[in-house]
Amino acid sequence: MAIKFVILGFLEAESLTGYDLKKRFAASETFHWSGNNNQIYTALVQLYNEGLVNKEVQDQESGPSRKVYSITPEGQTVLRHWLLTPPELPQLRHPFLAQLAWADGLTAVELDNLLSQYENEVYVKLRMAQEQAERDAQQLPRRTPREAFLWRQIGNYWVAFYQHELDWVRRLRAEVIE
Amino acid sequence: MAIKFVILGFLEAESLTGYDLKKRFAASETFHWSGNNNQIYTALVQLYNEGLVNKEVQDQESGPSRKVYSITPEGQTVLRHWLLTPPELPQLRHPFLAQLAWADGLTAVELDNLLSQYENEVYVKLRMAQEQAERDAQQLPRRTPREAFLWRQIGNYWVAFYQHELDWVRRLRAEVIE
DNA sequence: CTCCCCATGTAACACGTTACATGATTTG
DNA sequence: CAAATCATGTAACGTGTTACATGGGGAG
Repeated sequence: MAIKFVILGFLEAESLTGYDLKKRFAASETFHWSGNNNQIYTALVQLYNEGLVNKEVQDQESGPSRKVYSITPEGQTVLRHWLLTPPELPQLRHPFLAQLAWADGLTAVELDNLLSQYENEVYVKLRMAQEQAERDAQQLPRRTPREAFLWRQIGNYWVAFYQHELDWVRRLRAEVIE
Repeated sequence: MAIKFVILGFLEAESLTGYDLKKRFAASETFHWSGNNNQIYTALVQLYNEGLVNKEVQDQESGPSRKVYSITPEGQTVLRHWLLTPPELPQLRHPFLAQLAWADGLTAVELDNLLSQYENEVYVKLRMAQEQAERDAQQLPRRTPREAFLWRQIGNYWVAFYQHELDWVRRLRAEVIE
């Protein structure tokens, strides 16, 4: 489970609760686990059982007691080991391409409509990615300049991806009309 | 299950067996179900139960009897309906970005090594996508010129995607060294 | 003699999403 | 007064991957 390593990464910078992690995950597509309760909380239990994180329970007057997790030396070792692991290729799921593959069953107008809808959706996503990147850029100054650089590049990656997608669909739309 | 619609798409062009479909799926990332036995055979059973495909059983002297599936009029209606369905955004899983996010724990050499490995992997993938696109271009002349055009664009999409990825990592690698 | 192709299917597991469950405090 | 935030967790479901199981025929 890659999610475990990512949690260790977050915890190396600072101690966090499950809830904090949930927000971190939700904030970037890079950590695509969509702020998923289920996986985060069970991963934390497993990491704890494996001795890769410590848990500090803070009782509160109201609500469930907070559990603040921090990374252990073993956890740091495991994280470092993962960092040296051979990189995985990205996995792109593109159901719209599958739809296009059979779209010859549509009229010219229907097809243009479909492409236009897609173009709009991508445009919205691109804007969101741009705003996110700008927000991140404000918050940045991370631990080292190199780390800040890497995070900026990652943010830009998503902007570039959606920009590339937008260019692609616009070109396609223009050409299919002719 | 999107796989059902994709199967209907293949069957609209020609009648096929599960095994044939498996090969079709394996041939393109657009149909990302990786030539998956499990999902194809169960989807075919479901499509049959829903009356969207016909099944012609051909007994053979050796091996299991072939089952040739063809689309029914209801299947064609369902397929057409799916084609008009609002497009879905692509979903990109990029574990390497998560790895990079914490890569400040690595030395300059280790990081460059990691990026270099990734560059190579992407390069190989790009070449594969290019060869696939060329092979497809030969086979093409599909049912209509517009369909041939769409398939060419889909093939090019994958080439462009990996090219874009390669450019990104090369630029990153050059900049991180400075 | 081994490996690949044909051709069907099942089982187990891993991963991911959505919804359910609870309940106080703060913000609009 | 409603909604969001804080804070924990569980259950059900859907999707996707890998491995298992069988077995004949042909190519190298």
